[in-house]
Amino acid sequence: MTNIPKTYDFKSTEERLYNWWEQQGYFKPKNQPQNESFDPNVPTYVIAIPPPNVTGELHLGHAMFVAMEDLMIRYHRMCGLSTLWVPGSDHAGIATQLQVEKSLSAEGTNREEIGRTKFLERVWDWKHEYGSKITNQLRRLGASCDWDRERFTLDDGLSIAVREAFVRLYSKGLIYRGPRLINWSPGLKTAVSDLEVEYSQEPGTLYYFKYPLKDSDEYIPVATTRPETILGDTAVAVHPEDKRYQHFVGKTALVPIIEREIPVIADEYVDQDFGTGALKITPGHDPNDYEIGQRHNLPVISVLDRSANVTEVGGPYVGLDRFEARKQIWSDMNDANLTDREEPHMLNVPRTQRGGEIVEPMISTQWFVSMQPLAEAALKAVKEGRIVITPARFEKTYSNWLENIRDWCISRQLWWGHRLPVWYAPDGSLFCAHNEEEAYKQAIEKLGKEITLKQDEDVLDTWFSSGLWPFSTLGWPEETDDLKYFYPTTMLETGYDILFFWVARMIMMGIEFTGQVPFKQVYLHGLVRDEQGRKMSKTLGNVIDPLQVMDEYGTDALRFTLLTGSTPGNDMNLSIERVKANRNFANKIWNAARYVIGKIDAIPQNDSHNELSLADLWIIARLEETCETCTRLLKQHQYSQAGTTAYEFIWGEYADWYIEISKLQLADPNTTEATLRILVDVLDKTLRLLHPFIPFITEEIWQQLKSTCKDRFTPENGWSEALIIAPWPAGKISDASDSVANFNHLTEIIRTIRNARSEHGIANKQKIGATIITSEQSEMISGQRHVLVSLAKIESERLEIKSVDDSSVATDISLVVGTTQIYLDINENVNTEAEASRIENEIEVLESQIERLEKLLDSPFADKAPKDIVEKERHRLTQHRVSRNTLTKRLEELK
RNA sequence: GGGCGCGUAGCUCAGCUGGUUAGAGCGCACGGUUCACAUCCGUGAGGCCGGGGGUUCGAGUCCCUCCGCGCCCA
Repeated sequence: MTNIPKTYDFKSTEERLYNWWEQQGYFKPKNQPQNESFDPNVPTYVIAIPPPNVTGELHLGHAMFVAMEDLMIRYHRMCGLSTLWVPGSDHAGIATQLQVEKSLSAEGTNREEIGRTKFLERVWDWKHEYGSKITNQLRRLGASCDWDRERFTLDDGLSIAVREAFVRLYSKGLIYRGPRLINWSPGLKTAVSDLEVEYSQEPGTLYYFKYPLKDSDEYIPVATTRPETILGDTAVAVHPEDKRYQHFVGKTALVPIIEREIPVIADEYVDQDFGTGALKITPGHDPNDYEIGQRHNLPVISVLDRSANVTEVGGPYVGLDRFEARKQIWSDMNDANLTDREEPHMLNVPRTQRGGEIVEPMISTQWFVSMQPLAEAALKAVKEGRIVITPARFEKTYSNWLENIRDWCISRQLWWGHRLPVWYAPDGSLFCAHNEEEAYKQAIEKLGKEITLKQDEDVLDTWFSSGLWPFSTLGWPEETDDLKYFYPTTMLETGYDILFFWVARMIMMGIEFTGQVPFKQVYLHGLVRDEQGRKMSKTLGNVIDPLQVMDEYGTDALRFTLLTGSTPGNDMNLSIERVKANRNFANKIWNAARYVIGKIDAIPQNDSHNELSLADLWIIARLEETCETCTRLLKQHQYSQAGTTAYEFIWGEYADWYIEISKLQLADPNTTEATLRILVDVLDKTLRLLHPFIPFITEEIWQQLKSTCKDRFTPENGWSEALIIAPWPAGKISDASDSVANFNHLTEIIRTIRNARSEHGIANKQKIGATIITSEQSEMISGQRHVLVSLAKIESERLEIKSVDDSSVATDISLVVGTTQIYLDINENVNTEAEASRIENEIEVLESQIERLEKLLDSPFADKAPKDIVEKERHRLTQHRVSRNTLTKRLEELK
């Protein structure tokens, strides 16, 4: 009857449709400054994509944000807003540099050997070769971004933005340079920011030893987790109120082995209960010690160098690696009788986020951003509701972080990135400028002579450029038309794990540089974990590759799973079983459509104008309600609920009930045209609802539906060119609640009969007789004879519908649904005893319900609860009583 | 140490501003080969909603507390 295949073949669909959408220009904003008909008053919906690492590989985190953002974008596009999703990628300083270094090392060389210029050429080559990989993978997920506006954090425009931002902050005094205790990565040989350090609990040792005092036989017992840093000690600290050690304060101690003199000081920071209660202070290699050192004006000694090897101040230990030095010193101290004991101890080990090696806190001259002034404005923006974060609890996390913010170390000793726009003269004076030319101009002005400037070797933290992303991608610092129209953006959607790294910094920088918040809403999704809730990792081997999932089950199935399986801000455990179920869902829609399209083809048009049936009225009302509910949920960012609502509607109501009933209505020429129209209309609108979730299959079906319907059935505003740009069905609160209630009663009767059939093992094709007695609903049910006959498998001639219980009926099985009585004649000898006991059970259940409700309605509930709630319960009680009475009577007849 | 989240059916999870008989998918059991779909249809079993206390006419939902798991910050 039709050439539509029985199963949905996503493989032949996805790429074709994506290319078509893109070629048709549907991904571009319908209203944009470049258009002749541009209208600056058309409302916008704009998202700047979280730029993936340019040389990265697609993982489920990407799949998640694409699914979420594409959903948001497609929904708002259909709502008629001028919608823009700006794509792009991030140069990812450390990650990318490491990849290229790895390939260099495979060639037997390294970056130092080939030099900075050559190295950068190599990275660019790498970027050109692999850079499009990730964006193509985003396309595969269906991302409807405007690719003409794609940006890269290191492209010319964004580099200008970065320099502009740096110069502005510098001239405002918000960027400074100086020696500070920073987090040093000895392997990567670069500073990293506080955020890039992760702490892990690891078993280690607490070393107890004796700190000798000068000109004395006494010593202070001290405990440390890092004996190698003893070499850099510049004080021993005790608590001012510690009776044990008070008398030592002011005396001089001698650093073990190297015997340098250091003071014994008192500081409240010291925890009297930890270790021995006395603390060695190494300001050069510990953040807390550094602070104590500042308070007491202690000298800072760097005992470890850039490779974390002991420096010359380390006397006999020069050149030893930090862990080697630890062993050596401890052993030497042991020989010198300065050790006491070792205890196992849980350490809080700082490791780099990238690479995982142990971070070495050390003094280094770096560049910093003063965060406090920026943070204040960012805090205010959220407190005042100019930016709304979903879920709301993250507003607290956000505020807490900003209120305790520390300065941001932005310089990195890498080559791949934005080089600092800072030049040095031979005399050491420094010029911050947009470019070299400007720097020279400044230099000549200040120094009054020709000199040679040298640009700072460092590059900026990648997150510095990411922080400008929402406006730099639109052309900032130029006042471009795009910037004027599309900025501020609307929504920033990303994982909660980069709330500080990225979101907070964008807000700070957005307000600072544009005077406006960079986006009005923030939506944070959770992390995707494996089925058992474990983080996916290569070492665990539990990584699910989204590409493989898409290959096997289709993009729509993956998207729908991610979208309906997660709640805002909470992690989700992805199970392949669920993806499979959603693949089945896609197939279900496919076949429902296949049915509808096949029927339109098969049934010639006629001009019948029948009144709508109960099922018709019901499905129309339910459609409207579903549209209304989905829309409301989407507005409230309850994306999962919205998707589930549409899912349940199309499968549980449209396919399970309406399509089944439509088969009857289509058999009658008088009702074919109206039924087909409704089949089309409901399918059309449901496809629209589902399009943002599962764009491929919905578009594919919709196009087929459209071409089958042509002029025979057209939606309210005609067929759009494509579903992706078809108007969103907003829906309305139904005014057909009677139809819905009646239909529900009907389905309840059918279900009850099916249940009885199943329990009595009546074969599917075996038709039965039935008598239905209903006073209230007799007209309605009489009108639905054909539905009952068909869906409950009743023999038409043996179905009797009566409005009064005038005589006892011959029956095998007695059932009640509310006030409706159902008697089945199943042509078999039913065990009377069994039937009696079934009815007794039924009565028992009813009795307990009646008792419960009587008690409830007799309680303060009756006058304290809202009237409609009470009424509902009262009605329920009445129904139960009727049911009980009916069954009791029947039971008597049986006996 | 501070903050946050989670604990609901065998498994994975929904359940918005409290409304009184708690839902889905998978799994399980039983029955189904007619013209949309076995990636399906019908029916069913399965839950003192982590424990305890409180507020309320009413608590999975709000408050307190305890237990277990996880995350963030210091």
